[in-house]
Amino acid sequence: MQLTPLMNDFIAHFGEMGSHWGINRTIGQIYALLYVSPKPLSADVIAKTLSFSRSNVSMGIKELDSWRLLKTKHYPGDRKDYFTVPDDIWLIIRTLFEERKKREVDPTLTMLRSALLDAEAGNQEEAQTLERLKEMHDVIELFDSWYADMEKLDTKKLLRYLTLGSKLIKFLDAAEKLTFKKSNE
Amino acid sequence: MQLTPLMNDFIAHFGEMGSHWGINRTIGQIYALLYVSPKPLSADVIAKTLSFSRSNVSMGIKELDSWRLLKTKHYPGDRKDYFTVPDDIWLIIRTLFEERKKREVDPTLTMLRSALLDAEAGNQEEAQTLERLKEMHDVIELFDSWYADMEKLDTKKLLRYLTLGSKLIKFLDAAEKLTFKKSNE
DNA sequence: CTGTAATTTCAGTAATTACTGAAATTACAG
DNA sequence: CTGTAATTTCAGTAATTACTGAAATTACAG
Repeated sequence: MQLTPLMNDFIAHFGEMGSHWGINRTIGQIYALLYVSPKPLSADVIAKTLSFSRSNVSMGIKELDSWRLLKTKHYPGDRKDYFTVPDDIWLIIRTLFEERKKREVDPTLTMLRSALLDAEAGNQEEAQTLERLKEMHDVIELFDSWYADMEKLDTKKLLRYLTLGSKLIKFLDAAEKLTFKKSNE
Repeated sequence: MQLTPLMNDFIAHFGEMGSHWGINRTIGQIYALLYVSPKPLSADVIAKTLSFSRSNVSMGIKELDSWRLLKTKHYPGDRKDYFTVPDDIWLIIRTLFEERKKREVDPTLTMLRSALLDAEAGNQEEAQTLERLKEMHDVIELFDSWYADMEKLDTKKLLRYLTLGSKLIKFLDAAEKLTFKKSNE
């Protein structure tokens, strides 16, 4: 596939960015390529376009697949696999968040929970440590349940929630004041 | 410093987790140690406790410092630096988010903006690519401005916002329906 | 079923990143 | 100011991760 300079920049940027996330250059670039590509690409074409070895592309695809970020397509009479990205960017975002949560937040929460359960504060020092862990646990749990709440919203509502942002809190404040006033009348 | 088994597990977990984030084992462990330590620790003590070389600790501290996640303390008559973590976990969380945004989101947004600005769609293919980039730009920008909104809230309000979660949307829906009804009376 | 194209695995190697110890620099008690 | 403790830098090396090419496996057109 022939890349335009625009595509090239975009792909390069995601390669760089990949290393900031836990992901490697190859995987970032493959995803960026598939994201801008107007049609599904075979592993061979990906390898040629990005000058990676065929096996490297295979491993990258496997990894992206384990993140559920890829769609596979087949054409009749052609035994190659063709790959795309979901058309709906919101679906991509949702999957990304879900997977990151699963890999990064959940294990930490589990660890904190079992630590808090196991440990009986024997002494002063232990009690202080437990206090710190409890604090972290509670914050993460709060985000976790907020996120579970968000996940339930359909895209339209989620969009509304994000667009309104802190206005919702202001709105609630105003409503509360009103209620307070009324109950004082 | 003598570590209890509880501290040890916690520190080990953050070491492992570090590699999932962009951060290395050393830095994760140093931060976990400082987080649970009841008092500020000198670089020497950190090195001894975690069995890292003194220079490795120095580099780790430098990195954590660039993330603004550390507080430095001095005692009169003692020329050593002592390090802690902010006591308020919400401050830690806020700083973490801010820095991650600065390092990961902002550059992507900048790249997308300039790409969209520069590129005049010459042909059909270019137009399609631009469309995809625009889509991504808009989503990221939405999150970005939502986040800017959240940042303004004090901890108490933020906590309320998170606790209420999607209930705010339900509340708004109800309010809208009410308004609609009223305007139809 | 069979032959072969396509894909994956995996051992070996290249490239990158993490870490150490010695040397240089900084910073502060006296 | 000075001496020295504390910190940082940096070149060298160890450890880890990324990538390749060949071999093995899979999967499907005919």
